[in-house]
Amino acid sequence: MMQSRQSDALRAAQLYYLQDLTMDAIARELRTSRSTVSRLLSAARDSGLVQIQIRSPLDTGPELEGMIRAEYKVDVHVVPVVDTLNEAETLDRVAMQAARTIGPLVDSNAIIGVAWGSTLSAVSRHLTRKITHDSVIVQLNGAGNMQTTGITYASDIMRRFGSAYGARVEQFPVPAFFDHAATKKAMWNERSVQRILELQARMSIAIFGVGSVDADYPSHVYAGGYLDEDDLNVLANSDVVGDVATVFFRADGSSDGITLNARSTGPDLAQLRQVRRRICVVSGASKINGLRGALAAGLATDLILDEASARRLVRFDGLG
Amino acid sequence: MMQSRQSDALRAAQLYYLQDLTMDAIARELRTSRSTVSRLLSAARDSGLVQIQIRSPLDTGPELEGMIRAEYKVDVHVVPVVDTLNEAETLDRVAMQAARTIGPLVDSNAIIGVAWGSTLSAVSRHLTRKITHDSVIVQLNGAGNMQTTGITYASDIMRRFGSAYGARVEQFPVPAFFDHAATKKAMWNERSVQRILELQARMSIAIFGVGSVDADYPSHVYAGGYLDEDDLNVLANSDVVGDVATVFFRADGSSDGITLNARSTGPDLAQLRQVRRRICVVSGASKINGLRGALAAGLATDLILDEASARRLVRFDGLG
DNA sequence: TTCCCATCTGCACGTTTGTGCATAGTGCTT
DNA sequence: AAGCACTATGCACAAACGTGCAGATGGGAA
Repeated sequence: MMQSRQSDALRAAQLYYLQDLTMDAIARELRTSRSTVSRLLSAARDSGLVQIQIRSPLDTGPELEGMIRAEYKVDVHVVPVVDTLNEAETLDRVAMQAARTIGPLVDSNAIIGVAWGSTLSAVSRHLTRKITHDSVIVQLNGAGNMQTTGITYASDIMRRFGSAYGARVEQFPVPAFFDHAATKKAMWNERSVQRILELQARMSIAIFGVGSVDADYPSHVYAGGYLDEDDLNVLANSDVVGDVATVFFRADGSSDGITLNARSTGPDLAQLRQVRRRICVVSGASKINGLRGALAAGLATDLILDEASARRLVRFDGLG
Repeated sequence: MMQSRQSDALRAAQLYYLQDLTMDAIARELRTSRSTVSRLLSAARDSGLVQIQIRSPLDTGPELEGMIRAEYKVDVHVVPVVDTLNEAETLDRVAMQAARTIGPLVDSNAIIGVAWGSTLSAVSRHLTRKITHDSVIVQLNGAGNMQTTGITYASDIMRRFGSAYGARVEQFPVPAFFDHAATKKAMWNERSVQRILELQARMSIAIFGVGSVDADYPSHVYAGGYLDEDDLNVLANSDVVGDVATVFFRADGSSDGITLNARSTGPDLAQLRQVRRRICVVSGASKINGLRGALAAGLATDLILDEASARRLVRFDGLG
């Protein structure tokens, strides 16, 4: 009997979305009450049975998207926001739309790399369910730091992704940054770590935000006790503009010779670029410099960002 | 300024479907009235900007779909209908759901073969718009007969497909059946005809119904004056069970030695089977024998049919 | 300029939909 | 068999939505 609920939901969804019946009519057809139908439909929606997708007409699309798409060769989704919204509300909206945009891209047998940070945390809260088979969520970079193991925060994000897509979750239990490059080297030879690295090498989708060194509200990485005073000084005095998954880069997208990267735990940029679908989510105009670097480095195939950032991205285009 | 309507619609759609705002809130954001937003959204829906799709969970799906899928190796969509509906209402529902199921499958650069008949006519009336580039709609078989040229009826169907998908329409201006096989042979060497045949050979999608010889309400082909008395007698006394696009076949799916086929204008079965996606739409339980033959012949990759027919299809499975 | 036609807009109303709450059902434990 | 915890259901109300209509708006043609 419990079984029939799922199939009722399917039936209701067909009648409602594909045949334009009213809930009332559907209720009579299923011999139940209208309110039950309402609930069946919302269950159908957030169990991923019903997929709603918006395909912006690539040609006639809003000029903003067109310009960014042309300039950086990424598939861009600009999230409309009003400027009365504060930082947190904007993030929430971007995250919601990002989550729903990602949904349709996820498929069975996918290996999905997920970074962590405030952006990804927000996205993870808005994921819509979609049942897949044999998918894996793999953590892109370590989360431990000097104060905590960072486990709960990062693993909450991972867990949400896992349960939304019915996927196995593979955590990456190392610190965000090693204190000594040698330790990283040693760990990278451990078989437990190699298992994760191999998964990462086979990723079909990667999802990440960007950190920007000069952001008004600095990213977790710069503020959360992951780096010590010396490291921060080195960063401030170099020409590094931002990071993706703890790996730093300059405005022109280059990353060679940045010593800190020898201690960070995310996939190096060349490896990241191998991933077929690389989704970058950005909210907040102060991340603009980091974002420019990431785009210059060709790290993203898909970019989801708020309207204000999109404007800044095209406006001051030449400058740093 | 006219331009802004399209982009308002996109924006409204994002806010409504991806961010769950109410129309009221969207109206304030766009500085317009709620009713305008309601209209923008419905414009967005039926211009194909918003795509709603239902993915039945292949495993846990209703047993009926599962059984058919397993038995005939087709991707099946059972359209739920109540048994109080009459033939015409059922057709309408099946057609609406078929139209919306087809939508997401159509892509740019597609060559779409379309048959004609009461089923396809109904489907064509319910198509939802979707803008594609360089797609072509090509007519699968001729439509002329003894009384009329059949042009308007068939071409209305074609035109609707064309305008729904923004595609070029290629008609096939020959009779449904030639009187003499020799005439067909001659025509098939004409360059104007060969142009169509070449398009058909490159189809990426074919959409058709089935005719069933013993249907209660006979298909157009059997009733519309396309065949003469003698032809119908021959059919009745042979073991032919039905046709797809004027090409006849037997219950086991074979079609060799059916002389009428030398005079019919649709693609032969072997050629049809080359098409990547072959969508068969069936409404009305009396077409069941024709449908069995078509499935036995492996003509469809996707089957959309009403629930009652689906039941009959699995129930009496062994019999003819 | 003036007029006209076609389209867009907001209002008001009726319809459709979401949801808190009390109740009924279901399965599991003791 | 009774009790319990949990979930599903229907009702009633409030919120959200669609649409006919009348007035506004805009872009030609005379």
